[in-house]
Amino acid sequence: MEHSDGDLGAVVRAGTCSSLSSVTGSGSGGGGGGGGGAQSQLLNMVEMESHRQNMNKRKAVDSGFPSGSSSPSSVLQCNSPLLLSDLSKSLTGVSTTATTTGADVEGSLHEVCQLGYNFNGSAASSYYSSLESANTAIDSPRNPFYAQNDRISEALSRNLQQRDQQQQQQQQQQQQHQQCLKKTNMISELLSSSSMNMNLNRSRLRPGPVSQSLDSGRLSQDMIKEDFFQGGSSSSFNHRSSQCAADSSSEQLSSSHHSSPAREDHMATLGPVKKIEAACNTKLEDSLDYGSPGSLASSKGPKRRKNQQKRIVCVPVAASGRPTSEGLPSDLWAWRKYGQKPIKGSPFPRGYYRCSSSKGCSARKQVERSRTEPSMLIITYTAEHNHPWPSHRNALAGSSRMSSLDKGTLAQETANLKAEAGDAGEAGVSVAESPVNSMDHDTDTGVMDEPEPELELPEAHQAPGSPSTTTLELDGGEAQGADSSEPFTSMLSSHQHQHQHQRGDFEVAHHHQGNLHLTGRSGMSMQDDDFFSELGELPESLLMFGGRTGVMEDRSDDECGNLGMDNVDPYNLFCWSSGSHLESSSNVVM
DNA sequence: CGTGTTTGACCCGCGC
DNA sequence: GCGCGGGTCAAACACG
Ligand SMILES: [Zn+2]
Repeated sequence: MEHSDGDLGAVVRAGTCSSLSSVTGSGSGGGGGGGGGAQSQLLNMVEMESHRQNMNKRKAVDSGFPSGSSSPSSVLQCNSPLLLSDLSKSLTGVSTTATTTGADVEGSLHEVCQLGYNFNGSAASSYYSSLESANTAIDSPRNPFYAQNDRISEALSRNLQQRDQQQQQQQQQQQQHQQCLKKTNMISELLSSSSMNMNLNRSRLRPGPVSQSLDSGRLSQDMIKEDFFQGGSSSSFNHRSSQCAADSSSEQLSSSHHSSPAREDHMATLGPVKKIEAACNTKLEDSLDYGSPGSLASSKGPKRRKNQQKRIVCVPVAASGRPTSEGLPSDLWAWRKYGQKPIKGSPFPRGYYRCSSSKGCSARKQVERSRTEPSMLIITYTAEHNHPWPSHRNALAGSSRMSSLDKGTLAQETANLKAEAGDAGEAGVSVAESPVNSMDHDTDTGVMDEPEPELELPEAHQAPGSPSTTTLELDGGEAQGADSSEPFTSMLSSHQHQHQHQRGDFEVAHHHQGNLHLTGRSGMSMQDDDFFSELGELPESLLMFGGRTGVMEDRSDDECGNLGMDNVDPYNLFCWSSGSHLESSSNVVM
């Protein structure tokens, strides 16, 4: 009865903003994945060449003998059947083994001669003479033939070696590609969460001390970018995580509030697998299971349902007064809503989304408001994408629910996608190394709302204009999660000087996208405005957490639960297996 | 027409 | 076995 995900034809595109009730993430895209085509082609060529040379070799052997009876086998056939069979066999061996090396031919021939000498019969001499003639017949073309044969053998061995090497390389690259897919997925989510975090950061920024926060934010952004593009140590992706029981339900949430400007870069640099891969944590590779397309639907395992690997993320909901706003970016993935259900114990319904980028993709997510923090969205990701990024965004259709802004962004993005389409798989290296360029033409879709299970959200939660208590500090939380094995601060210091450079790039890059209007941040520079404008969210518009107002306390994030940490890996993308963020991490996915 | 959302029905796992 | 709750399906609908 159940059917696979394949039946869904939906594809998404960029940010869909939906009405009150629903929201969809956007998919941004980048390059489709194809890899390996060139390689297989090359391999085929090699194989064909080998084959061709083999054929030539055989030809040379066959033609090496003078036509007619001069052929060894034909000569021998005229005589003793007994010995002949042996001789014939040996000679046949000669001709066949000749395809390998001239030396073999010679050896086989010598064998034949020995047989002839040992034959005690009246026909011995004739046999011998016949063998001699055969031998001479073979000898005559011998030099050129052997020489050629040697060359061929050499070439063949080389080809074989090359083929082996290429096969190995191909395997490696396939593995890398797989890993790249994983990382890409993670990156996209991380980046999207980062954008959301940027919004949060904006919300708490204020003249004066603000700049510091901003800087720290930038630094961390740069760090991520750097790590991605320069293959930072895996440890750099360890994140501070915090467990928090935001709800009475004891859900473990991971907060995200880290921003990264590199999202577009990543989109554009899907190809450079190695770079991204290098930056990934091995832990992740071990724990993540990507190649499980359809693990959910196709293998409708009843058991699967509960054992599904999940990742829970807590993000703030944007926008008071405009539920639909283009405030928070969701993932870069395209999600299609397939269901919504009221959840017992929660006034808010839960929305169910599935990936619409790929028919075979089993990635899903559930979005619901936190019971205790209506301004927070709890997003639960299930299964992983089995594809890179949406290779193309079909259709703006159904975009009716998008805001006009998003639509515009989308169109632009689509165009950009076309531009960079195709080479995502391979040629991306240069792009990766020059983030600025890629940013230049890549308009981020980033601004879309997280699907927001509608309704019932009491207006009380929305406090337009009031200071947000959300304190998502990038550097926040000294001593937070137990798993902050690698000190964020150390990372900072080690990369600091580089950040300065990239920071500049980042800012410049974002000027191109700053079509969103920003409001009142007196202390900020134009650059800062543009910087944040990408996110399109106003600080003032953020919802209040728990209805608190007017408390600009950084520490409040601690109170908010998991809000204040996890700077580097807000979505816990790099520590999938870490129990801290998993509700049911019974690694399933098969 | 293609795409996405809405929504009631259905399926499944689990606890009793 | 039954009921509950959560997750999914799929028809109907909306939209450009
Ligand atoms: Zn997907």
